[in-house]
Amino acid sequence: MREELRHKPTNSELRILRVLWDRGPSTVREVHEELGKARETGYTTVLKLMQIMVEKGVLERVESGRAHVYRPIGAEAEAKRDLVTDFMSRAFGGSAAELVLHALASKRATPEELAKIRVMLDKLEGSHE
Amino acid sequence: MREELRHKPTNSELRILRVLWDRGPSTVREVHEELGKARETGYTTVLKLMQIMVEKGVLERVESGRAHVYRPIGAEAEAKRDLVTDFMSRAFGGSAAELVLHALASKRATPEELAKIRVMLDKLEGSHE
DNA sequence: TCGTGATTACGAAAAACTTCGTATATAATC
DNA sequence: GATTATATACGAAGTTTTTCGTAATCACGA
Repeated sequence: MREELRHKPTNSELRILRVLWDRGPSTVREVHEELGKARETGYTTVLKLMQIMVEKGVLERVESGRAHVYRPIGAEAEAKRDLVTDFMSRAFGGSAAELVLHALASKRATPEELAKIRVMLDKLEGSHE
Repeated sequence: MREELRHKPTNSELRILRVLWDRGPSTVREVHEELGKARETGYTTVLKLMQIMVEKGVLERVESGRAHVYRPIGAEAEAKRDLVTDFMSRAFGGSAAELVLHALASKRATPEELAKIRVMLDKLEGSHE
């Protein structure tokens, strides 16, 4: 039973986390480049954010050659679970069904996605009997 | 095909919206009382937020007797859909399946909830063939 | 009418988050 | 070893969000 107080990432932090989750451990320059595709941000802005995230214990940093390499400390799945828990509670009073309802309404989910979701459901319902 | 720029509520605004969605049109005092159950907030803080929300076009206000009555301008379902769309894109790159995966992992959904979700799925898959 | 309690109006401070300029350090190249 | 390119460190300003104190307003009962 886990108990630690976990950090809730801000929007900017989440952007950075997603890059690190996708690319694996990366330098500031790499993250900056990746972010630049979607959004103009100064290099030192990204650097500063990542430094703050280290202070907060969200990222850890390894000195590797001249540039530092950063990576998330916690597990991706757990962080995402926390994000959903928080969002589900803030927007839907904690109702998973309502969240899923609006998720399916919000985006024309592809048949493949629907199939995946059905598989998950089957597993969960199986474990309930 | 709708086109308007919609407002993305801040955390505080969302708290207030949820009270109005649950209770229907309410006065500041009523909202303040309701919020107080979960979280200590000054009365004028809530008032100010609701006034700002009126300025932004999120709420409308009807003068009814000495206290004003407020209510959300947009439809609840649409606002929630927007919230999910935004969250899904920020946290999961827009993948509904991933969102649902973590939603089901994040909370032991009850069999009733799972059943509801399955019904939704059936409807959506039906509409795809 | 006066006072009292409840409400709204307004302004501004406080807090949280984001951005970036400038200084400094380091290493590779010439 | 000087120059240049690339990084990090640090501080501070800018922006958005949240909070609340104080004043003005209004209705009602004494």
